[in-house]
Amino acid sequence: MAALKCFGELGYAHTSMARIAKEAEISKGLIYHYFDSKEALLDGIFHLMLREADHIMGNWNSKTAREKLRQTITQSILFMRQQTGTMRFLLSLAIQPEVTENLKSFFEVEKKKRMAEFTHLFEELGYDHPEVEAYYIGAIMDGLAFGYISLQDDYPLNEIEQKLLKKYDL
Amino acid sequence: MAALKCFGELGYAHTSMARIAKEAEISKGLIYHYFDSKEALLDGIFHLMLREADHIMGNWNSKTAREKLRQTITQSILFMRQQTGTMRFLLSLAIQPEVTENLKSFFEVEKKKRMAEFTHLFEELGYDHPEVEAYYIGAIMDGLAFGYISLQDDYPLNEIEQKLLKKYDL
Amino acid sequence: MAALKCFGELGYAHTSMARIAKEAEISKGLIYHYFDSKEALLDGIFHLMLREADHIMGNWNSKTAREKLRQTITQSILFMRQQTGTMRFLLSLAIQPEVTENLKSFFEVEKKKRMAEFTHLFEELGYDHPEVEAYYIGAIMDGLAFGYISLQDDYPLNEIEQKLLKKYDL
Amino acid sequence: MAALKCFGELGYAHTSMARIAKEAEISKGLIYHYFDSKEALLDGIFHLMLREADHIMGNWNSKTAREKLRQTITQSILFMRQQTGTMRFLLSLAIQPEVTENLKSFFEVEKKKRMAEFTHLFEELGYDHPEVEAYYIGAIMDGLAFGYISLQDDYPLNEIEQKLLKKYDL
DNA sequence: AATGAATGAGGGTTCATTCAT
DNA sequence: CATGAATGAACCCTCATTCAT
Repeated sequence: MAALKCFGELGYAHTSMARIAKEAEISKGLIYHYFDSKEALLDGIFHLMLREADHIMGNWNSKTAREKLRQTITQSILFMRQQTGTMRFLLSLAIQPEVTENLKSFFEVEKKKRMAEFTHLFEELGYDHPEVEAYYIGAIMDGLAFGYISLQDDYPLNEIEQKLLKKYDL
Repeated sequence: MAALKCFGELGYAHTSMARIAKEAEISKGLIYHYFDSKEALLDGIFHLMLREADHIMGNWNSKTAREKLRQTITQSILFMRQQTGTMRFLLSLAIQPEVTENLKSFFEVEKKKRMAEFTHLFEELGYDHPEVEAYYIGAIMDGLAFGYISLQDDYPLNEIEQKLLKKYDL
Repeated sequence: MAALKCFGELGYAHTSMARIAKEAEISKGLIYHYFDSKEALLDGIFHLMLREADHIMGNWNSKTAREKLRQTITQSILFMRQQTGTMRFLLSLAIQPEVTENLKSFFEVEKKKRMAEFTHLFEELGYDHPEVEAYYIGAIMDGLAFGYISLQDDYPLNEIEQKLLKKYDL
Repeated sequence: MAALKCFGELGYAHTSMARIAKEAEISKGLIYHYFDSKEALLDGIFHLMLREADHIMGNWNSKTAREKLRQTITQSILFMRQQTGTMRFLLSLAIQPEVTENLKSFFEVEKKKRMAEFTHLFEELGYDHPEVEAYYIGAIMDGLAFGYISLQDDYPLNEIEQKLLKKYDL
């Protein structure tokens, strides 16, 4: 559903079902054929995005840890650039208190899964405190997304990407 | 106004004026005596918080750049810990597209001011690319706040704080 | 159509066509193949029930007036017991103002027909004011149904049945 | 609230809040100042009517059982005549399955209270089975209301009233 | 004959905002 | 200053009905 666009642009609370229906060029009622409620629609979109995110990260098999780390960083930054709306949507979902409990736990699970992957990578790369390093780079990536969304073209995304790649010797 | 509490706990959209009035133990009408609209109230709270934030950062005069940097980092992390609700509110405001244009530009200005301060500090400390370094540490601090808000007690805030202080040799 | 069950359990207004279709294990569209509208469906069910009611009263030929009266009373009470849902449906239909004009006149006709039968019976039995007696026993039967539906097992249906049979010397 | 009128004329389900607001010449929103929901409004009206009904029955003190019984019968029939809409509303509420559980139990309680009063009267009057007699006359009164509502002017209300008074020797 | 996706009007409810008191 | 009754627009959702398949 491309009604993700609305949530991304206007925020969940400010997006009416009527607006979504109009954007999707269907009737309000039809949305309720596929989703039980506005919340269910949100859930649906969220899971759609999870699948997409997995897909974007591509095939990790038969790659070295360094390659994986590099790919994660560059792909994530590419995603920020190309899907800024989606990114904003994801971040705001993760923060907003008005979000479903259901969704909240999903976020936690996803976040921890991601941290586990990073930890594993840093273990392979021989870091001393792989878990802390994982949360550290996680924070950087989140903060990067956050800053880029806020300032857009004024944000030195390129320079920081280079700095990151250099820091991790990629 | 301690009606910030409501926004922090429930989110802007989910907080009704009636709720705020009840929490503040005044009438709805009185709020409109001081603020023209819900949006104006949001603006008011925001500026209140800016002043508070300035105050928290304390007196910077007669301190070395290292001390200032250290203070910025530790105070910020302390704030995350003690005012998690407020922090969440600030972050969500910064991200949510449903926010006033008025507020949006304020955020930009504040962010850039903060970046300018960091840049100045890193200049004094003799860094090669002080501006990039400023955005870099800015991203880390934002990402830290983001992660801590999401995972709360599961987040290794202490360890990362130590790592940061060590990294900048503070 | 066993979708009468839905009307009886949930009431006409609270029963959606989708619910009926599901209960009948057919599609919504098919209902509209047989009935022009929800209202027409109601009409259909109503007439179905009239035929059933006639059938339940069985063959009246070659019976004495006393036997007919006795049969009417006992069969009616049996019906209340066995088809409580249907009974409730009928009563609520008869009362609810939201019912079709069409149906309303049907009810009147049926009620008067029934009164005429009773009147005839009481004439045969030699009562002084057979018509008043007819409306009188009609009221009792209606009130009985009403009370039984309201209180169910707490209602002394048996005792009143006995009292009725004794009163009319049956 | 004279929005009882709407419920009485159209039925609960067929009466929209907008209709009620229009009838009462207030805004929809205002209704929600006084009642939490449509259901709460129904409850409110119901209790209002209970109080009125008690009031109509008037002062029972210092009257003989015969007088009380006579008053109950005549007053009830007077009420049917004068407040037909309200009476229909009450009856349909008592029957409709879509009515609140809350209200349902209230009905039961009221019904049983009324039965207890009748029982007590018949005890005083020396009847053999006062409780059965109570339910019996209860059924008659209900059935009377039912029939009168259905047929209105075609219903021999007067004649039955006389018959009742004679039967109980009042 | 049979399906169920699609529609759109309308229902109950919330809430920012106003205004008489 | 202060109140809260009153408004009305907008919101989420339901459902009778239609129609392409």
